[in-house]
Amino acid sequence: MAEHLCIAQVPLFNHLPIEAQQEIMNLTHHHIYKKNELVFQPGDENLYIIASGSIKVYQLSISGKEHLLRVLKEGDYEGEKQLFNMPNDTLFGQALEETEICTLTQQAFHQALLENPSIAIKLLELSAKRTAQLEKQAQFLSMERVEERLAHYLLQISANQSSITLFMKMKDLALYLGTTPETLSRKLRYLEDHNYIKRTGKHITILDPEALENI
DNA sequence: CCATTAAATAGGA
DNA sequence: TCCTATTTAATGG
Repeated sequence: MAEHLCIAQVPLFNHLPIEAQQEIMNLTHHHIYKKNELVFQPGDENLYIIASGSIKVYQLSISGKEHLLRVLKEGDYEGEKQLFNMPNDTLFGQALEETEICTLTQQAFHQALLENPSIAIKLLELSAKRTAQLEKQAQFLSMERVEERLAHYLLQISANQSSITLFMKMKDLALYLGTTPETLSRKLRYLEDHNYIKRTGKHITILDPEALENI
């Protein structure tokens, strides 16, 4: 039952014929993680697929600070790079809530990929998205001031809509933007005080995109 | 300008 | 209500 969700639900596999999905399903293991539990850490080399819930993927800086790379939700996965002999020696995955994870060993995934080349196309597509997202983040982090990072982040996720909802916890968004929750809170208030945005909890209305752009 | 620390307040189970 | 998350305030690099 639960295994069914692992494959049928995820973009990486759900375009395959039922028989192929069935076969991959048989190679899958699954496990439910409680909130805050570590799903994987450096040295773990499987493919992890989120069947339900969400996890955050981060690495630690030399000084021990957490650097959040992305939040994975239902249908997302992590660990595909191990397929190409790139070991995971920096990434941690931690459940943000009760989360069901399906795992495929490196060998199992390799096998599935060889038998179903169309997975490769999906993999490429999804990898491209991930790369683009990381490039955006790199761009934020290259900005000197936090309010600048925040302003551009808001503009990016707004995609020209005026109304947006932050999907990360404030603490995680702070780590994503390379700052602390305290500074993030202050900067949000700064933007609000200047009438660039209006905020109600995690819901934000962009009042002056022009001004945000120019920060 | 921003991180850190400490304390107050809001929010969720 | 208890525990956690977020915000506010004060201080120092």
